[in-house]
Amino acid sequence: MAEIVTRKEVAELAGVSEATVSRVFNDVGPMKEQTRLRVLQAAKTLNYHPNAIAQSFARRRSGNLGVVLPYVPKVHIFSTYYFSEVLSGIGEQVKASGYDMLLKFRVPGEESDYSSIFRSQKVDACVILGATDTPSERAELKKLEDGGFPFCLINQHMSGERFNEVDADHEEGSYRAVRYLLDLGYRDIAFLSGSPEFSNSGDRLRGYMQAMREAGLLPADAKAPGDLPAHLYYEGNYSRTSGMKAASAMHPHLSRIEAVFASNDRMAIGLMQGLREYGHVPGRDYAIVGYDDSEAARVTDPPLTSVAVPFYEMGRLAAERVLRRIGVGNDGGGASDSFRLKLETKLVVRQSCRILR
Amino acid sequence: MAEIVTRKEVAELAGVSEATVSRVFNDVGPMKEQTRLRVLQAAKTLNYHPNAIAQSFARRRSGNLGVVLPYVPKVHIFSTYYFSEVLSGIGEQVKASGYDMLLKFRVPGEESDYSSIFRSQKVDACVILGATDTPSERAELKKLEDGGFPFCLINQHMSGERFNEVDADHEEGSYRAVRYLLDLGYRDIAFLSGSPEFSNSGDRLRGYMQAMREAGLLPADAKAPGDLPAHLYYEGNYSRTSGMKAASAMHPHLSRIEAVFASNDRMAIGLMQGLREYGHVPGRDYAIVGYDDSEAARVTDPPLTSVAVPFYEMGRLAAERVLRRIGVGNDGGGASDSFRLKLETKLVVRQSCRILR
DNA sequence: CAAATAAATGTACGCGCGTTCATTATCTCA
DNA sequence: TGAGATAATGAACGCGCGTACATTTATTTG
Repeated sequence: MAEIVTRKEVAELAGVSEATVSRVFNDVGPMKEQTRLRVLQAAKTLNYHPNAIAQSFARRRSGNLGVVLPYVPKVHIFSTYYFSEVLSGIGEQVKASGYDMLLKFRVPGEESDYSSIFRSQKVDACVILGATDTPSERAELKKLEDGGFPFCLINQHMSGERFNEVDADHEEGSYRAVRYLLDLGYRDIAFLSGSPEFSNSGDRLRGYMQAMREAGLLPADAKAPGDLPAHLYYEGNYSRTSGMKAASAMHPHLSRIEAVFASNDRMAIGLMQGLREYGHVPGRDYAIVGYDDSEAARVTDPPLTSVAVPFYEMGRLAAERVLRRIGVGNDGGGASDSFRLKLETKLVVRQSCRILR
Repeated sequence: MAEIVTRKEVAELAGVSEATVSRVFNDVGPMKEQTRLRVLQAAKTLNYHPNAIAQSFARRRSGNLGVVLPYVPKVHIFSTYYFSEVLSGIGEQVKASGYDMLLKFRVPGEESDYSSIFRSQKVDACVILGATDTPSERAELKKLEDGGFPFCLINQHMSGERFNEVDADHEEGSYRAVRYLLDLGYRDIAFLSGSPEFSNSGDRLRGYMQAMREAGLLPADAKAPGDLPAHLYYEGNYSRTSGMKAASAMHPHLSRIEAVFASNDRMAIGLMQGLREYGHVPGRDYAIVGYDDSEAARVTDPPLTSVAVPFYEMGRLAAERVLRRIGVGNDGGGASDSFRLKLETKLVVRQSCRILR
């Protein structure tokens, strides 16, 4: 192993005190340019680099942004596209802010999961992906908040709380997707939902129902899945397989379904594959719109019309805002100045809906 | 902020010395069960959790595994199947080993990039993804090795060096893919290569050429790309777009091309899209095999025959082996006991090659 | 039962750095 | 030129923990 060079040795070689070396490297206080150069020269000679751990220790700040991910097997299930993009965005911002990025995979059974992340002091703030709206998770997050730990949820809203959140406007996005189908003249539009424990699953449902209500296709008071005809509502878990399963459920009713709005691309793709086995061809026998505008949407046959979500930007923003909160503490106000950002989505039209009729 | 509870307060409450508290939490030395319980009880009462940074500092070990990722401007690198899978594998192992995972994005211009990662002492070992075989990178890696820092390359071989590596047998995988095409009766098989700065691009080329030589379709001494007919060799950079570009180059020669072996799925998909615009339909007008067996291979039309690579396992193994090396140092032998793992690939047959002829 | 041994716990130090406070060198202006 | 202001530097401490070593207490042995 390379011997560890400390500031002490640098100080000796430069003929100054350790404090001065520290000052040079932290650029604090006034100092003679000559001294500065002498120290830097000595440091270079000895190949000195400050020990980041010791710095963290002395500063009582780790310099790490934690990124909490659902536990590994789950990541495979979720659209990796989503995580990839968000992670890239966070990575970009983290680098710009001079932080490092510490990945934490959530462990299903572990109770005090979130809190322990902070108590160990290994991260100064964190961004949480794939949180679910369950009582236990809510409780955990509340503990974090009470502890004054800066954190931010991505793509998940906890109604009634004042957590920091960066989300996309999935309700609007879904509304527009369905409106698009309606404007094309479709009436019998089915909805393929994702897992209900994510807030944005509900967002999509609401957007869908609003569009359908406005078109007079649903009663004005229709709100819950139960309020719509059974043959128009299907539920999956965002995986491609669950989309294929939905195909079996949907198949008997296809004579009464003209179009489908799927809650993400992977389910849409699974559904298309599944229905194809029954001889139903997307873009010919039915129209379909996906969600996420993942890469996969570009390579299906026909290419899938989908709702683009600015995942990268969401990750970047979440990191930026939560890092900004480090140190300020929550002394005078706590969550009073929490932020909740909601980014715009965009419908990307491809060929999966153009049917000659 | 929650006040920080230290072992001192725990010691006081439990009526023992600080050292004893330490022992309880590190499970070292013999101790009375009664004392142990008393300490744990006190810790629980005070909600004490050891400060990970302080531990790292005292132990002179960070408890972090660094994961170095390439920085690709504008390209969201995570968006690829490869990185997602490898990262998941690393994440799995890292958790099992009680480590944390620190992500580092390489910065193009930064010279002492690799070394600085270790000098800051923020990671105890690291896994390097997307390394390229260039003189400057080699030099950097050599410095790491000389410093005795444990690191491991994934999916990249540096011939002539004794770096730790976890790779897949891409030569064998490519050989088998091309053999598969040959066995189906194809003779005019084109090769779409990826960027040459990755060793496994060369691996694929070698596998391809060996199969072609064995089939008597190339001279026995054909080795370099220049040794094969120009209309059979194309080069991209692993992106879908580069595959589409290859389509333009390939198109004029299609009458003399029966099949294509593409170096990854994304290029294969781009190529299929591009050729389709010229009216050439994969699986009908030509056969095609991709590489990686990514999710996208399952959703193309026709589904893409591809070579599956155990990326997840590669990540897991790399992490496991490199973590095992922490602390052992390289005192007696240095890289003499370096490891080089080469995992098996597997051809996954789908419909992109069955042409009626 | 005393001596030898083992178990259990306490004392004390240092890890490398940031930082406060004290001290010394340098400058400003009358 | 000398007093006061300011710039520049040094001395010293503590961050929270692991651990070597010293000390005390319990157990075994002859």
